[in-house]
Amino acid sequence: MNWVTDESDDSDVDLSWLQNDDNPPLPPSLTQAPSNQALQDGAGAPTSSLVPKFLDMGFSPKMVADAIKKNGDGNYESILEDLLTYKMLEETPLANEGNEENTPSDENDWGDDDSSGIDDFDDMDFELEMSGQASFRKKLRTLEEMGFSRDAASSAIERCGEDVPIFELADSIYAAQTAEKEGGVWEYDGFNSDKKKEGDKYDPFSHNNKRQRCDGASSSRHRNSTQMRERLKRAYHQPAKTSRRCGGDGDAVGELDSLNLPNPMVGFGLPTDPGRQLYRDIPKEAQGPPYFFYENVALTPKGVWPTISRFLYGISPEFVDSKFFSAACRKRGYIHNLPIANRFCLEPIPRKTILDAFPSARAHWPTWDTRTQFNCLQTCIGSAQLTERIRAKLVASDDPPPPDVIRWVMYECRKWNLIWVGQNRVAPLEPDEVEYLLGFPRDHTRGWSRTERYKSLGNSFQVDTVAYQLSVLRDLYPNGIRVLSLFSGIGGAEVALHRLGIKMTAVLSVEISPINRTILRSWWDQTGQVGELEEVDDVQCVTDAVLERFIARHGGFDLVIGGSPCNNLAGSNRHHRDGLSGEHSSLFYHYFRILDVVRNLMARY
DNA sequence: CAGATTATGATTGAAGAT
DNA sequence: ATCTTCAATCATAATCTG
Repeated sequence: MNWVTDESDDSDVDLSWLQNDDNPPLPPSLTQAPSNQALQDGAGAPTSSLVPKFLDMGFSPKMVADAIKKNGDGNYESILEDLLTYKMLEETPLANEGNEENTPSDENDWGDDDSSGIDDFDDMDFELEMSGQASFRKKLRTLEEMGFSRDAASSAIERCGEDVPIFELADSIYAAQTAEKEGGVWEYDGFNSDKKKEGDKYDPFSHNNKRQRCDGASSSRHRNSTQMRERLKRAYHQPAKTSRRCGGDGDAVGELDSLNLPNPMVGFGLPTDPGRQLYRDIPKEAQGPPYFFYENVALTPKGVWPTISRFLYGISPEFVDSKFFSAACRKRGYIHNLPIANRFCLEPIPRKTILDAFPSARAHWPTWDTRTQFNCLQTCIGSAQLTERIRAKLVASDDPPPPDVIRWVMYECRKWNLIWVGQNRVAPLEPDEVEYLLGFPRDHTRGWSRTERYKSLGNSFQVDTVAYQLSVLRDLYPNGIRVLSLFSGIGGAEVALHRLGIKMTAVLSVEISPINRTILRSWWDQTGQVGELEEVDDVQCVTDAVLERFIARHGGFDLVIGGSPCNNLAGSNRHHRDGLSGEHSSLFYHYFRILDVVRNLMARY
């Protein structure tokens, strides 16, 4: 891919909005000290009417609402625990006002003990809530959790508005911070600014007038020398306004604005493709080792992949549909810094059509079902009631059913990935069939409930697809690799590496689901892995200290791999397809954060 | 065994690509 | 227009608890 530093283009690209301002004064409400008195007692209280009880205990309304929202309103103990935690945080004095960096030795840069904590300003909370501005505070808190100073966060929110997604607020702060040191910006011609579309609520270029501080290098340097600044500087690449070059002024924004998925979706090329791409340019600062590999769904809301790319050193995603590696489609984007020459496939090569993979279905397959491959394997399956409705309808129809019946049956079959299992009978794929299609060993998830297996499998990698991209590691690390596996799930990355014949000398695996951790641990033990598998339950617990300890023990990481939650990105989500700022998908930020810490620590070695 | 908790199955559109 | 999509929610069944 083409990378161009934006130097000759300064006159054409307005960078003024990138400049940092002079730490605008905080709104008075933000500077108030906490006024609540602590509340320590309360164990053993009943579970009914929780809200007034907690209010009586002295917790702020917002605090209580947050805790109940987080824990569900029946879980008294958890709510109380959170409330006490909030309260404790509230009483911790701010350690580094005016300097949002935590020291490298800080036990937890990002976790709950960050002193810029949760509810330092109850009065403001209440006031904002009453005035319908609770979102301001929520965003402020999130940004603080991401490590920004309160004033940087609040000024960003003021700048961009409260309705702006959290990642764009973060972008805005990054931009300001980046501009303090860097005059130029990266230009990446695969994406163009996803923020410029007319009608977007957020337009960073509209803030020029508020952010004019273009007095050269001497402005606002006093907060540059922190480690966090260094990270942020490298993390952020603002796409340039390439449209300006296309004649006129912005007339070409429309088509340049959207990200076009490759068709066919073959990434840098399939193993059988003689014309596949063998080399690409990786920004120097992103080159491995350590190598990294990030995965998520390809079909996200607009702007998500450009944002992910910006955070991951501006590397463009490799979009691959697993239908070229399996009998089921799976459109995914991968951002990695791996070499792409001399890739190879796992053996045996999976069967790529439904009937090749499941020959027994042929006897019952109607001629009018023209499917050759399954659609994306998801976390839920079709209901038995549906299959019965289909059967009843077909029984009541002629042999070649009328077109409208065919149309309906095919719609449901495609939607739920149904397979023919008898005369007029369809059924969802069995869990072990899903295991096969995804490249996992048979019975990999066996022993757990059907629902859990579908869920875990549906959230997983397609092993052959990922293995193809990881295969270059085999020759790079003949003696084995040390892996940081984030959002491990049931261990798709580990299975892929194992099947590639790459020895894992040490793995630090982060996975929130205890079932998935058990599945991975079980596989690890049963496949006779010689390396050490260390499991952590929450990415938020992966602190600098945890990473330093692992690196000191094992010498470092060779690969950081993971796919962050897609819940808020996936098209199937009816309720909360909120993009990267969503509750789960925002954990992507931890991938970026952890990767960056690892790269910094490794650079010292 | 009653109440509480957990597990399972059925139902619920829209965004974005083609 | 037509098609696809690593899902969340709720009611109910199943299981647990004391």
